[in-house]
Amino acid sequence: MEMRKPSRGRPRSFDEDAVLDAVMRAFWEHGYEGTSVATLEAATGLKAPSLYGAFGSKEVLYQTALERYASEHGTVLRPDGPAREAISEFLHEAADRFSENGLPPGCMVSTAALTLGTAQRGIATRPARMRSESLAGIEQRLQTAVTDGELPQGTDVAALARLFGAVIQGMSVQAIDGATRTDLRALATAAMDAWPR
Amino acid sequence: MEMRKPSRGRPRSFDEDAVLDAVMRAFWEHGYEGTSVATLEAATGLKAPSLYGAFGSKEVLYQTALERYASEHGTVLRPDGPAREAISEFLHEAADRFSENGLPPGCMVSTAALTLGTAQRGIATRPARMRSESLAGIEQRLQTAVTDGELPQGTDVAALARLFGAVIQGMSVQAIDGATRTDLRALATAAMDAWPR
DNA sequence: TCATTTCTGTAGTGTTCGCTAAATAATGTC
DNA sequence: GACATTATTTAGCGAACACTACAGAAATGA
Repeated sequence: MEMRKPSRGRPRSFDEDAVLDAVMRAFWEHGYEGTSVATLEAATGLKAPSLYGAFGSKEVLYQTALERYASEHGTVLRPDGPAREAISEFLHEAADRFSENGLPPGCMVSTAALTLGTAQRGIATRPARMRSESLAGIEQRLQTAVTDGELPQGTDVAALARLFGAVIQGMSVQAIDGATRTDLRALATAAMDAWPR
Repeated sequence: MEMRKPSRGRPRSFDEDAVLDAVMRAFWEHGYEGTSVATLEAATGLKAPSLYGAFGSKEVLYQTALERYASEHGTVLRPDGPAREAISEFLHEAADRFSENGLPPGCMVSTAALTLGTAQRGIATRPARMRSESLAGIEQRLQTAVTDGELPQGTDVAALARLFGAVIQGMSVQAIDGATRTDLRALATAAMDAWPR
């Protein structure tokens, strides 16, 4: 992270962190194309020049908000303990987060930038990479479980990882469609029945 | 369906069905907000007044294209035979369709209009209803399977239906991210292991 | 005090958005 | 051929888009 050393000049009249949080929620709920700069002005209480002075452009504002989402609202796979419990916790925690009160429903990464105009195609690469890395993380965890003997040899870990990733992505869609926390947790529980025996 | 009885006046210079197909593909790939009328002009070869004369507005054009997608590219649950086979075929057919060559990847309904600006929120109601009806269809099929004794009493059919719906929705996301047909079919196969025993 | 630096608000920039009025072209009917 | 009807083309509408030049405001350093 780069340090800012203003000390001179007029100080910021806003808390950059709080502003970024409001921006994140706006993009989370309405997506990149669905969020206009006017929307961001309304959400933050700032005028466009302040936003641009602090962040640069709508695109870097989006990417910054996306990183903030990942670090503050992302669900991570616990690296220790049995893989089965880790995956189960992972799914159930996602169910909780996707239906958390006071936040937009669903996952900002799972359903980010799936359909964009050709002019903004570059926006989608970072969210797509995040999804890809999430999938890779799950697969690696499962592969370790095979190595450790927790999962049988010959388990199709790539397919299983894709399945749990798809469950996350589908839960995000259903959360947006109004599924409750109870609905999503039951979904997660049902998904765990796909664990190999 | 209303009948058109032109017979007078200048005839259409285009095949309405082919134009609607091009429109559907554009919306399918780029979504509602990502597809501008200029995009539709380029995709169809028509000028805006012809599009508006034939269909009315961008919004009804989208809804019409969505209905066309559902009827021509939608996957339906086979109503006869064992529920388990029906669901398995359903998932595998979706895997095939979402990765079909010559068509946009993913499902136009699963990932439609998840994030929109507040001004266009009305666009999302029809796709959301389609997803809801799809979920209800799966659940009813599973409920019948319980009644018939194919599934054990006490099966959480709602959760199981949500799970298979989530698998579809997740496959759509992963297809957009570049998953191959083989990837998706393996995912579908892994999902079927969640079938109660 | 005064100059310098930085931020904020006003008021735009040019571009693209969805959409359409008006003129022209192509058909059927008389 | 004249006329009514419908389709296409040209040209452009007002609004919203992302973004910014500029002037004034608020801080520090000399």
